[in-house]
Amino acid sequence: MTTPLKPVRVRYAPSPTGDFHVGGARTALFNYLFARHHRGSFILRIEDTDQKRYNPQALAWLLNGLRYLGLDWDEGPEAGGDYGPYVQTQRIEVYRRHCGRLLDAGAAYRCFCTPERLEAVSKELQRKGLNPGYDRLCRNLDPEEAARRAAAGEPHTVRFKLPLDGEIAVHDVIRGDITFQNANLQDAVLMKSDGIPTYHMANVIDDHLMEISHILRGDEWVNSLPLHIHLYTAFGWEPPVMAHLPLILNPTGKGKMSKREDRAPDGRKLPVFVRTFEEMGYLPEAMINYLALLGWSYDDKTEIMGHDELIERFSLDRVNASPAVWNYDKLDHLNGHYIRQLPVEELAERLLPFARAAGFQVEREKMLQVTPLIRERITTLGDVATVANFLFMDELPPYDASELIPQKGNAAMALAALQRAGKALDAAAFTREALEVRLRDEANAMGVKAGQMFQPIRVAVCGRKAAPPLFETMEVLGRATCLKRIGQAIHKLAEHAV
RNA sequence: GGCGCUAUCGUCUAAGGGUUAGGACGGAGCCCUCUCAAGGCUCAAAUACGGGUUCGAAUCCCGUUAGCGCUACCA
Repeated sequence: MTTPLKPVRVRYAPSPTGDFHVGGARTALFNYLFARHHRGSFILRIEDTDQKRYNPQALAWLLNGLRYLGLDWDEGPEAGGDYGPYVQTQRIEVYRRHCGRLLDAGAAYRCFCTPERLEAVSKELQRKGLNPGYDRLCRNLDPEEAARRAAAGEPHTVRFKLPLDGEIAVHDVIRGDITFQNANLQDAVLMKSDGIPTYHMANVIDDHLMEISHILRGDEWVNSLPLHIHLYTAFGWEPPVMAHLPLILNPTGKGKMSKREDRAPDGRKLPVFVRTFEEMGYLPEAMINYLALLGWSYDDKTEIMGHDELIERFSLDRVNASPAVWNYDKLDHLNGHYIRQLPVEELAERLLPFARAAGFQVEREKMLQVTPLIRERITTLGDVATVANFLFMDELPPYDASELIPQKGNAAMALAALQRAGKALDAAAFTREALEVRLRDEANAMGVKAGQMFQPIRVAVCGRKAAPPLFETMEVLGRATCLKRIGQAIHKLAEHAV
């Protein structure tokens, strides 16, 4: 267990290029849990230095996603903080100043190579069977001459002057020591020709200036580690503690969890964006529980953990190094679990907007009655639209008359059952208990098993074979609706027989 | 190709030298039961391969293989 001496300050630093992805959510969650566990700060920083891929909707998607998941940030957009601004395009001057320091110290150099030349060089190197990359042509330019050309307005980038030999050992709390040969490193671009820094430089400068104590980020960054460490060194800074989180892999192709939404072979939607999960009716408690289990575990059996328990129990030394494959079934299981755990009143409240979004005009009172019937039968809140539709509609969707006939029965039997039920319903008190007693009696009188008799009634009333318990359902539907639907079923059956 | 990371049931994982290799999802079966669920019980299912080190290896070391990641004036 590492108990850091410095105050814990961690950040989630996404690039606003697209929708908020579950991989990003997992990274954000681990940072959040780590910060809260150590009573530190969770900072949100927007790394928008890529103007080409910038998406104006991305920030809203991100912020909404974080709020939905319950991951509140202490500093960042809309929260403020003493280390702002927290949006990198508002910090350009800071980067230019620091870049100047590197230039002055001879740790960086101006590069006047055109993109065309860069591409040609890389191709040529590749053709020779060498590593593609930059040939460091401008590295040996006279700095004063280069400065003059730059002052004259000649387009250029600023590149980092990396050591040409030797090796660098870096430490990662999850992976241990990793050594890289400096000869394999590239003189990375720090400042683009438009005067905007690249990720590498902006990221390092901000993490230092914002006094970030631990960097928890995705595994795709390990190869940037030596570059970043060299940068910290060049600035004379102490790097934060590094932790590279295991990647989340696609359930199918085993690649990095796709940025695009996919469909399963059966056509089922396979969401990858936080927003989609929210829209489908996944509970935030299920999402964070599931996400926490992707690359981290508490012990050999505990899996169900709420927000506070996760904070209490989270620790970096129980984070895995190996990648994790996304499992929709397990998420569904957890979501079902959390749905069933909700008190009926609260579940009803959460269900309401989903039913209405599906086009059903449902009153709160009605939803309160329906909720206990579907609680065990939905895995997402959105399922209310399909599982409870017949409880909200006036007219049943069309179904096949053959559905009314039980396996071991025939049309005549089904018809008789429905006719008896119709009469019985007229007489009986309309409570679940009374209905059950009355209809069981009818089954007896008919000389058929209760289940045999119930199926035609169920299909008549619900429009399908798989449905919530019959008597509760009838009670919620009410006498008039039940009688009407049974009448319609009798007609259907009569036509079917003809 | 180069570099890096990773390797326990199909999947998520536990076991940081000595366990009948444990749990969860999914699967199968049984129970409950008016259907469907939910729930309960049971079963099948794993240490990638080869070498070391050790009395003893899933665990430590080396190699092989495989998978993934990175290889941009993207992050």
